[in-house]
Amino acid sequence: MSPKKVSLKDIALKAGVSAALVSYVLSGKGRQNRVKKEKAEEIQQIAKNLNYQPNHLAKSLRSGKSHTIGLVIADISNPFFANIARVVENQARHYGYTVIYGSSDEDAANSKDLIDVLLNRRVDGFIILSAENSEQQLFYLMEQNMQFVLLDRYFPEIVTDYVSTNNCKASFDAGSHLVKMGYKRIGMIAYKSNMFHMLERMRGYKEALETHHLPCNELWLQEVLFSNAKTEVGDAIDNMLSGSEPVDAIIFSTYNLAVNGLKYINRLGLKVPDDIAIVSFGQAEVFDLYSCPITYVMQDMENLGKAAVDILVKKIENPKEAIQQVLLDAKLIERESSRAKV
Amino acid sequence: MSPKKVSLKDIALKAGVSAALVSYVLSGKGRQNRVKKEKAEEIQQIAKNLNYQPNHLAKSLRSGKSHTIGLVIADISNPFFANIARVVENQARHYGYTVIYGSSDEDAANSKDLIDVLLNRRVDGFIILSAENSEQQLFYLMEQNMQFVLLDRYFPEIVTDYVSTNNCKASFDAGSHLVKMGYKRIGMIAYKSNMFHMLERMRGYKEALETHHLPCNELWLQEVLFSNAKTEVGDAIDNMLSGSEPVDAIIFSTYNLAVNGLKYINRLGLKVPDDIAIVSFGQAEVFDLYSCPITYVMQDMENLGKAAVDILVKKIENPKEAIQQVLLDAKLIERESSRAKV
DNA sequence: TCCTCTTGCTTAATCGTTAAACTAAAGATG
DNA sequence: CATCTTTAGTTTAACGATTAAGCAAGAGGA
Repeated sequence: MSPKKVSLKDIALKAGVSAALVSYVLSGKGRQNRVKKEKAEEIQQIAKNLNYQPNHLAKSLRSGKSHTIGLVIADISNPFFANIARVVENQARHYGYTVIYGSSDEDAANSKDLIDVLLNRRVDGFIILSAENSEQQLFYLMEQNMQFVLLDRYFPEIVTDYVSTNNCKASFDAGSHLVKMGYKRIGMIAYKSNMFHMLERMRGYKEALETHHLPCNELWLQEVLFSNAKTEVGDAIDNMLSGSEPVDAIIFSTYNLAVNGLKYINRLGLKVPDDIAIVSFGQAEVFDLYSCPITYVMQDMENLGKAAVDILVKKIENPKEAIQQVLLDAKLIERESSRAKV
Repeated sequence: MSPKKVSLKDIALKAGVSAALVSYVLSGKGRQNRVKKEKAEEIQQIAKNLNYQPNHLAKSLRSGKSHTIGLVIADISNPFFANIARVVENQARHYGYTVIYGSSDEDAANSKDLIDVLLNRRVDGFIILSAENSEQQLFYLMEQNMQFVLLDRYFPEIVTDYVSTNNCKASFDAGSHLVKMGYKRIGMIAYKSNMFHMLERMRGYKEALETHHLPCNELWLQEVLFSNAKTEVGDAIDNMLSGSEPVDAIIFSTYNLAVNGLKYINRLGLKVPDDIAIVSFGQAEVFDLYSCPITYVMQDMENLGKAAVDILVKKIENPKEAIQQVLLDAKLIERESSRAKV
């Protein structure tokens, strides 16, 4: 009852030749006319008739190449990661690679387990959207000479390939845009994290304020815990609005923060942008359909994903390829939520 | 430079025993195979020291079981599918299975290619969210005695395992809810499709109108092409609002239709629910954050995904398992967008 | 002393594919 | 005619793990 599949041997038997010959023919390696044309055609015909499907496992075992990429992300159900996954999938298929993904939930231990599973499955390389405190895993991969490319998040002190967004600049642009639009008390909500991309977003924000000679109140930069974002975002907004200098604009540094933040802003009955202007990182339908279209930082997902796959495949096929570190510019999509202050 | 990995042989060499013995010990079959306790412990120690990671490819080749599930979906970047994927991933991992997914873009040819790739990779079974006109692929899989479970979409005339939502009932409930709330001219926008889940949603809608003795104008049930949804949804809404009996409520039969529809409704400057009430299938942050929270049909993603994996794994482990066809009830989440008509 | 059991391990085959090395025969060359 | 080339294959081994079967040595019993 189990699916019995056609192997090279079956074809060889039917054609009255050795399995090796069939392999040569079917892999297009007629090895400089070492196989007679008629025989080759006969073999191909038989293979077609029997609906031969090569066993990828055997191929991989033999060749040491699985043509598989491991994709480690935080959570596939988050639209940012899902979009990345889609681009990675397409680009990988373009090179004949298959993707196995796994969600780490931003947890280093999960991420470690995941990497181990994927290693056992003999992926040829990894594309990793790192979780916090997961540097050890990268060293571990390096020890084993396993290829990987970091995507979206990277560690500046670790010398490796990566593709990411210029988060500092993106954040700076977001801040500058708000300044230009006449907002004077600009806040940011970020995750409490030592991840570089998050630090960069904060840095860009601060630099924007400094550059434009705006004050920066301590209360305006709020950091919340990832694990408790839902409630802490509310508190953060309360803090920003309290005191003598309530913010008139908020930059959300991730999609999730924005979603939770906007929900809370709705609950408070605040009007965007009249009561408070908004700019957010991330992108999703929400930003189009919110009562007032949200200005957002659009990362170049398409090229982020593509570049990561391109670099990884090159590295897999030639491990001596030079290290590539790519920073792509994000684009600020200006909408109603940050229109000029009246 | 290529990642050289530790194999059973390496351990055997170091321990001065045969590879077979190492295999017995590490697979926990030392007892049965009369391996001396001290030797077993020594071998385990060496394996740990060398950081031995079994080669899954070799295991699979030998055993004929890859412990891998192929997940065929339309598009991972669509939140519905991404959520399903997440649940499937978790549940599969729980059973020690890995998921390889691929996006078909609702296209039968893509879906066929995908299935072939996954077959070559020797997945043990499939979870398939079928594309239109992809019945042939299912017969193909059946011919090969390959296990699969249909998820979300199924073909009533094909006798196989499936897990889906009771779409007719869900749609009926959505319609009845609108009736109860006082709406009299209720329309639906669906995809022009012969997929059963879509037909069921239309059937439920019609039955709701009939049951409640409401008229059903031909213009009120609009079908649009998937490939051209963006523009056709607009036309559909125009049609529904034109004529002597414009609708006062719309049921969107998928998330995508709702997103495009709501964008168009915004462009028209219509107010939800005063000008037009809305109920939608699908679920996502959008529905919370739209200017007026959207009433939606919440499918039981968690149990849909879990049940599909449960059934598939059982089938893989015992192909004679009886066929299971599961229909889960959806839940209507009532919000502002369909509040009682004034 | 001979026979059987048990213990503790090894050998060899297998999964499907591929690459290198080998062979056998025909044809070309001097 | 002897030798080299080319053609068209075959054989073998290997990738790494598993497992049925085999074997040697010692224990125990009659």
